[in-house]
Amino acid sequence: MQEFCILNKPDARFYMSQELDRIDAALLNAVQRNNRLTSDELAELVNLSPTACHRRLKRLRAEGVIEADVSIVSPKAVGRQVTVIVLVSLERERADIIDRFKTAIRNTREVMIGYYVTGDADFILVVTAKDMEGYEEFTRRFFYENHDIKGFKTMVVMDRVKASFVLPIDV
Amino acid sequence: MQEFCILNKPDARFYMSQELDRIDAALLNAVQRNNRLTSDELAELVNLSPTACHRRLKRLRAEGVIEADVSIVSPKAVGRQVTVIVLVSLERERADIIDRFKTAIRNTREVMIGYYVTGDADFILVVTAKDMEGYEEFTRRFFYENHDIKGFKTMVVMDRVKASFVLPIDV
DNA sequence: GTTCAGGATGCAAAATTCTTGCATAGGGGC
DNA sequence: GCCCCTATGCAAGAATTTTGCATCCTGAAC
Repeated sequence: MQEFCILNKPDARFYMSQELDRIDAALLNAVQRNNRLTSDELAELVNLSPTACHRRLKRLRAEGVIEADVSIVSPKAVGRQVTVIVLVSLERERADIIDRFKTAIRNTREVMIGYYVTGDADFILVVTAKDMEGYEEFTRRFFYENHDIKGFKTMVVMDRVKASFVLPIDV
Repeated sequence: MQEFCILNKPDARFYMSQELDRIDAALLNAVQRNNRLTSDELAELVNLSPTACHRRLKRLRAEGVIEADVSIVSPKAVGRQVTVIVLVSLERERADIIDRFKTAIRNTREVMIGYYVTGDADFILVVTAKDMEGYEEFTRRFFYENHDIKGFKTMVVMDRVKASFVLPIDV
């Protein structure tokens, strides 16, 4: 475990210093699937009092282990019929260009997910649109008018087989 | 609008038949960012009573517009230091092979997101692992031992620039 | 235009859940 | 062994959710 800390970036150590025990793990596992469970329900799950559960979750939120609490909205239900994956390549891998594109990702509502990656592309985006026309309009605005971008490839999502942020939590 | 419904799958019509108004949209926009807001807070946001807000959210959950309520856990905080994007190509695009792989995606904890797509690959996966060794072990188990898979490409995520399921909701 | 039915709303009360204060127990360090 | 710190449970108070009821508004039918 100590060796593990040495091999990783210093900021990773921040997280590992807050030890999660089995009860934290069970709570996280529960709320990452359903965060509307009451403290009573969680208490039964982990064999603590409701108060202790509440306090642990409070701590986990304060420490940033729980980053957010959100409702997941159905894209189709709000008219976003089209989800696409876009592989983006930049003209040059310069820090200012990369940072500029990161900012563009964060400021663009249609981009739901954006990862900066190694490999075949520089960035991977998950973009939603009303329809393919909407997506085309988006590409014009977001890609063609941005001279930092060398190219991009689109893959249309036909089935959201599994769409969640649920992580395996082992302690 | 009627033409739009004809051009889409029948099940899409289910959603469009439940009209969202501006207040629904504002509520959805608020809870998709923070679903721990109280009815009082939401009421101020949309100028209804707390009870009306509560009832609308109850309706939106019952109708499946809100698909889930979850806590987002920090991958690094729970020891998942590595996130990778994997493009997967299958040997053949036969329905039984595709369905088999979809099931595998759903049954595999390391796979956080899995989309069935057109284009350069058949599936795109977002996979988390403890470290690169963990990912390698996963590839052996999940890809090399699966004869349905022709190949896969890995891209390592260096920065989660934007990781959410927040959608633009326009009414 | 009128009427009626259904749905949405707000208010108030009841029920439930969350939050806080206090006492206690357990574990670790010296 | 002692002391300190942290986590826990219980009980009470505060906050929030849920429910029942009355009212209003809108749309459809005549």
